[in-house]
Amino acid sequence: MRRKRPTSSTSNVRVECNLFAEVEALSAGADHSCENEGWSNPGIPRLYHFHESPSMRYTFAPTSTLCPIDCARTAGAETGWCFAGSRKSGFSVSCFFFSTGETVSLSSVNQSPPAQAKPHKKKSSQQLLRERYENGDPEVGLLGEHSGKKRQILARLAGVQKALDEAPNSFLVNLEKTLSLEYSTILLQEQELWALKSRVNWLLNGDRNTAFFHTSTLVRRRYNKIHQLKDLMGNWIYDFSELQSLVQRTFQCLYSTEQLCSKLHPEPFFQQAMHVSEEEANNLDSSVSDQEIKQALFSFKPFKAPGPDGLHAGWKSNLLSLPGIITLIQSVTEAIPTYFMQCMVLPAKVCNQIDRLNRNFLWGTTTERRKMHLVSWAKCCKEKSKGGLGLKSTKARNLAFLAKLNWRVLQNKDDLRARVLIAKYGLTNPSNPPIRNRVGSPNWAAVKAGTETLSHLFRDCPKSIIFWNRLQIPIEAMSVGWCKLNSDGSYLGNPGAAGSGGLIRDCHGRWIKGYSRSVGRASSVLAELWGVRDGLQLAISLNIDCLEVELDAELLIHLFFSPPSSNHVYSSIINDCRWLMTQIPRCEMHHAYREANRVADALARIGCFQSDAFVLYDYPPAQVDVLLELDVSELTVPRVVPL
DNA sequence: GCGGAAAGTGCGGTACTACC
DNA sequence: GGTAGTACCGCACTTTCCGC
Repeated sequence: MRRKRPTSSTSNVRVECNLFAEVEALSAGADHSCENEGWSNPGIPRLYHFHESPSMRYTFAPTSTLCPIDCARTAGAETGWCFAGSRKSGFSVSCFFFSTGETVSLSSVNQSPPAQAKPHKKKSSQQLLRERYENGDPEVGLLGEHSGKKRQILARLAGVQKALDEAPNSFLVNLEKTLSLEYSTILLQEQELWALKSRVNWLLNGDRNTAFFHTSTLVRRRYNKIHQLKDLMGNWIYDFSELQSLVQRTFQCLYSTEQLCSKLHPEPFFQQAMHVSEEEANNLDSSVSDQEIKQALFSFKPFKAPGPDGLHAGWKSNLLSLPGIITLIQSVTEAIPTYFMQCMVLPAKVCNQIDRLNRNFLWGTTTERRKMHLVSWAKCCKEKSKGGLGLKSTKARNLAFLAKLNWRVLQNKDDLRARVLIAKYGLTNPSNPPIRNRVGSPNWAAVKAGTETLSHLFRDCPKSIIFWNRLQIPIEAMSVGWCKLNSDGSYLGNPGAAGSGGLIRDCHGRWIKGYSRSVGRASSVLAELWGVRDGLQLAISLNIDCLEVELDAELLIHLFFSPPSSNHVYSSIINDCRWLMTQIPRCEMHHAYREANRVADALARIGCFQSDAFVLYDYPPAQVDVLLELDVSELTVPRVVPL
């Protein structure tokens, strides 16, 4: 790369980065042009908008109003960067940086006058750019001149829309979309340009706000420009040359001295040097304490060192939204002690300190400044559906984990941990206290704490009492004159040895008749159907006019109320049951929970093991006697729900 | 100044440990 | 096994702080 020496009158090299990247070089002197710096190499003109180079944009944004523009990037040619300052309608190139490390200031570069053009009439770079752009070369980007291009796009858009009104077609529609997209891109580029120039924090003003950025830039430039200075005598200096000399004199006085004498015999070095005290010397080889590490960490300024994500701690603490703070609490301070919570009882002091950290972070309280906590921590720890924030109290989480640990020990007594604890401390079951009431290991203390939580959860808590009461299955009373048929099927394997059974009771719950049948090897559905059929036949033989049939199999209810189908594998017995129901004047069929149908279930289980095909009971058998009395005496039955 | 919440303080009780 | 010391905990009350 050739580099020309600057001459005295070469300060007006300007590159108007308008639509055609017109280069205007108005300098006199030796033969020099941008072409000589590599611009005229084949395929050179590739101009990038500055925003296509984020690294350069961020590199230069905080320190310069100049925009880096990749002016030449070709294989085998030097990569050049020019920095363009704002002009009335474009950019003004100030200097070039090349990959070879050289820097060329265009203010000091000669440009050959047109009269001294080279004899081979080589095309200038701007001519090459213009030709390639006009030929639609996508490699040729545009620099600056957003306003000119905006006007052009808007004019084209107006023309296209006018044509669409007169004669719409698909080409115009697509063209309008393309132009609209291009216009949006220009707006974005313009906004980024002025955001870059205005040096304001675009993270805080990230909206499309070109006018604001533009105004900020102009105001800042006007504010930073020095128009006048006051000299040592207090006189204001306005002239530019006088200002230059004043600044020069000031700095000369600042970094020079008129004192010519100096001390010939300075103090010995050891007297001037700083001394290390004996205590400091002893501490030099001591290990770093946790307190020192904490002090060093907490001494970081909030906006000093950004984290791995590029954001400062101060930004997070000040600008995080409430959901962000909550998420951070849940993912950090609530998650860290989870492991210890699962195997030991955290001291109340530790729990309180963790909660204090969380609520202070939530409301913004720091060591330097206390902030008001608008809502109590207890309310914050409520569920979101109940008006809380969904946060969790550390103590409550600890107890919940320990209850889980206790439950595992009780359920998996063959587990090594359970066997060790039971052998050492004599744990029998959750309702009985341990044989040896001793403190024991931390693990044992955790199990004990979990026992208390389980007892509270499943027995003592008022909410748990309500919960269990809701699970009570009421034995519904029957209307006067109605009889109830409870039928059920039982099987030993599906299919396997199956049996069915049932009973008929009057409106007071008193026993009328019962039955059980050995169905043989059958499925559970077939056993259930046999039970219903036998019950209906028994009711007809007893001349019962009002019968309520209760089954605990919802599938059978669905089969009975489905449209008749001859293709179903159980269609014959289902149709038989339907016909039997028609023989009873008033017959209804309902679903009942298994707990409310336990007497029929017991009779069906008898049917699985009996040798006779069908057994009719005038009196309740001994196996169901107790269950029958419970049904008569109690109004509710606890329901077994798998957890 | 008021209201609300956290933090601090004091007291009593309990559980555990070390020691004799 | 008894005793002293210590740590922990819960409770009640007061103080502090902050926004309005």
